[in-house]
Amino acid sequence: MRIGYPCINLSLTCRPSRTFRLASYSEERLCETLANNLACLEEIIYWNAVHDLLFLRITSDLVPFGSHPANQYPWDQEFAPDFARIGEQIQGYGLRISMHPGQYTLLNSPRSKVLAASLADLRYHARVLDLLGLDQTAKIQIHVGGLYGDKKAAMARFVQRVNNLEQTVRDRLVVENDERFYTLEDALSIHAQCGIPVLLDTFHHELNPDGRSLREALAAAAATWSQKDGLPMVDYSSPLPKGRTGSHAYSLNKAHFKRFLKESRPFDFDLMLEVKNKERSALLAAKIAASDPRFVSTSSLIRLALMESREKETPPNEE
DNA sequence: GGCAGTCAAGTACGC
DNA sequence: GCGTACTTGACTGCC
Repeated sequence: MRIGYPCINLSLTCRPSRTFRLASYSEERLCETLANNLACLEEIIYWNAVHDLLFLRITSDLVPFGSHPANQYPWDQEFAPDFARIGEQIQGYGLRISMHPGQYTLLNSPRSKVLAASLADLRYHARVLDLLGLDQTAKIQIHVGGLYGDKKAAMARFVQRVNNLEQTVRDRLVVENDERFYTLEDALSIHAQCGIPVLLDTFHHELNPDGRSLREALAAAAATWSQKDGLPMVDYSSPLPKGRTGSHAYSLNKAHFKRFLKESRPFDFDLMLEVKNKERSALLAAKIAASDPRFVSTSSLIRLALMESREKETPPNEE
């Protein structure tokens, strides 16, 4: 179990998601912003490795207008060495990476323009992960999308479009249950039809349940991940004391998190904490999880890597 | 420097 | 048919 947080590190002064208005777009501005965003991502990765937070969601805003037609600059070629260097660090430290396109990326939209923009956005996300040199365990998580007045048809459209995706994108795609329209059961049904793994969001599962207990939900979602997909990913958020449904809590609720750790045994997964104060709660969660045998810290990963390399060097015992 | 309006983008829902 | 929530921070123009 690696623990992580999404996109931004509030303890650092830099941001990896700086952007600008379309009206002020220029290639110069793009290059300058992207260079700064990449430098900040590098800082975050180092910070995470030092602090035992080995799961990171990379912001979709890393490349300003990354999938927008306005951006015709070959950023993927020009910045390829920077991406490659950062990717080596990610792998060296043993970090797991995910990305999560936003609410406007809708693979099941009946509108061709929306679909085209969504496909471009998924390709952009996959391009980032490819440039980082990450394998198929680095995932892009999306929701099913809208209902469009006919849920069955909307789900069928999602499946059909996943099946039509090029392999490089499809290999990275995972589907997540949402808090309003599509339950875990719906996501599992999609998995059965097109094979992409299911990412369980425990908070959404509480708000939009399908009758499964947490353990049953973890078991069902975990069964959709193959070895090449890596350990299942799970999104977790503490509930709001008296808040609006769906929005994330400001900070980690210790008692709730301890209960979650206990109830989620023996399942192992990489855990994304969707909490507004980001790495501060993730640090607290890592501290709480430190005594859990599933928890993976930087040092133990390095130990594991050393043991593996030693095993390769040492001839196997003769039997 | 601080504030408020606005931002590339979609969908659902209440009125 | 329109405004707003979702979720969200931060860019930008104005004072």
